[in-house]
Amino acid sequence: MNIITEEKAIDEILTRSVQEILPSKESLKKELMSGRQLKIYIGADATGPALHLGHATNYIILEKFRRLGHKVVILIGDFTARIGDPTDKTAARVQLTRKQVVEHTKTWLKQLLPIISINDEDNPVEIVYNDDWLSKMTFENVINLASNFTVQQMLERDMYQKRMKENKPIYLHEFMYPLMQGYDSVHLGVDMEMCGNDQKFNALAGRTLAQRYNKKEKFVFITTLLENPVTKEKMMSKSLGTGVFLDMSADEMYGKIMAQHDENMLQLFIDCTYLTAEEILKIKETLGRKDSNPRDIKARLAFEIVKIYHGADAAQSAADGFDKTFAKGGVPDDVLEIKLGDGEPLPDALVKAGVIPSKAEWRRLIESGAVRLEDDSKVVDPHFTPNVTVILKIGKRRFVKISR
RNA sequence: GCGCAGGUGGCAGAGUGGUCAAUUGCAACUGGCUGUAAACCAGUCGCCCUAUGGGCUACGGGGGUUCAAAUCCCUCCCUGCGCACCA
Repeated sequence: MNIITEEKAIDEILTRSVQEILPSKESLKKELMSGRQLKIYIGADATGPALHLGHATNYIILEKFRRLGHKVVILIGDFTARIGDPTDKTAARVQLTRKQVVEHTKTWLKQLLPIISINDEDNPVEIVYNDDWLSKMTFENVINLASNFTVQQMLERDMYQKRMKENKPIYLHEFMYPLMQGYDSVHLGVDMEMCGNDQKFNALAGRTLAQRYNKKEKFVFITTLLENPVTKEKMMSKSLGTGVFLDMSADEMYGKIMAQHDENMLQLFIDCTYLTAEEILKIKETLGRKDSNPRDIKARLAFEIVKIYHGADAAQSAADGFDKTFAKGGVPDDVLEIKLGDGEPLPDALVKAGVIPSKAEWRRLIESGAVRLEDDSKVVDPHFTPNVTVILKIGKRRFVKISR
C-alpha cells in the first residue's frame, strides 16, 4: 500500500473537527509524513442501532485516513456493550444477545457505507469484534490489567466526583470499562485510536496499556463533540429529540436538520459535510452579514448532509417537499393511507395505525384546532368520520389519507 | 451486620391522610407569530366513556389500618451516607 504524505491533506485532517491529539499534533504529523502505514481504529458500541451525525464526523475523518493509505479498523464493541459505558450517565446495564449485536452491526455498516468505503478493493476496512478476545480472558488476566491503575485514578474522573457529591451509586464493574477498551488497543496493536471527547479517559487507559504491554506510543485522536456553542447542550441528543440519525429517511433527516438551532449551523458544516474549508469560510462570512437569511443557509446545510446519505436527487426532493409542506402549508406527496373499515370510527382507526397515541389525545387535538381537511377547514366534531376519501392534516407535520 | 436518609409521571424534582391524575422545570404536542419543524409568546400533556359529568389505572413490590392513603403501619426488594467488620 502506497502511503500518501501530501502535507496539505494531512494539515486539513489535523485541524478540522479536532478537539485534541495526544501526545501532540506535531508528533502525529511527523508520523503521518514519515510514509509508514499506521493502524488506526475506532470503537463502536453495539448498544443500539442508532448512529447520528456526531458519529459520522469520526468516520468521515477515518475515511480520510484510509484514503491516505492507512490501515483502518472498525471495532464492534459487542463485549463492551454488555457492560455499559459509565460515561453514559445512567447506563442501565442492558444485556444484549449476540444475535441483537449482529443485527445492530449489520444496520450500522449499512449506514456507514455512504461515508466510508468499507469494501474498498485496495484498502478495505477491517472489522473486528472485541468479544473474540475479551470474553476469553481469565480472572487472572483481568486482575493483571487492573493492577495498572489505581482507584484514585478512576475516582478522579469528573463523573464519579459528581456522583459522589450527589450520593449516586458508582458500581465496581464500571471501573472495568476503561480496562476493556484499553485492552482492545493492546490486542489490536494499533498506532492510533479515534474517539469523541467523552471517550478520552478510556482511550488514555489504552495508551497506558499499549505502552506497558506493547512498548508502543499509541496516538489518541479526539474529535469535537457536536454541541451548541451557546448553551453547550448536545446537538445529537435522543432525549432532547434533536438527534439527526443516519438511518432516517431523506425527508425526516432534512426536517431534523432544519430544526437545529441557528447557532449550530457552522459547526455542522465543518463536522458533517464535505465542503471545503474555503466554502465554509464563505458561509461563515455570509452568516455574519445582516442581510443574509439564516433559513437559506440552513437549507443549504440540510441539503449537503442529506446528499451524503441519500444522494443529490433525494436531497432535492426532500428540500422541495419541505418547502411545499411547511413554507406553503401544503400536503406532501406521499402520505400515510388508512383504510377505514365499515362502521369503524375514525379515532379508533387512527390509534390503531399509531398516528395518535390515544383517543383522549385526539379529542385534545380537535379542541385545540389542530385537525384540518385539505381545504383548511377545521374538524370540530371529535366523532367526525368521513364517508368519502379525505386527507387529514393533524398539526403541521402529520398527514393521513383516510380512504374507504 | 447496625443506624440514618431515600425509591413519585419520558427525565429532574415537589407533595407527607381527603381540595392529588399529583406544584414546578426540561422534553414532547398544539395554536399564534415568523426566516423553518429556529427563536419568542400562549395552551395541552394517564386511559376509557353518547361527557361542563362519570369510570378505571398510577406515586419500588406485596399485605394491612381507615369512610378515605403517594401520604400511616408491617414486610420484602433497591440506593446513598455513617459506623462496625477487614483474612
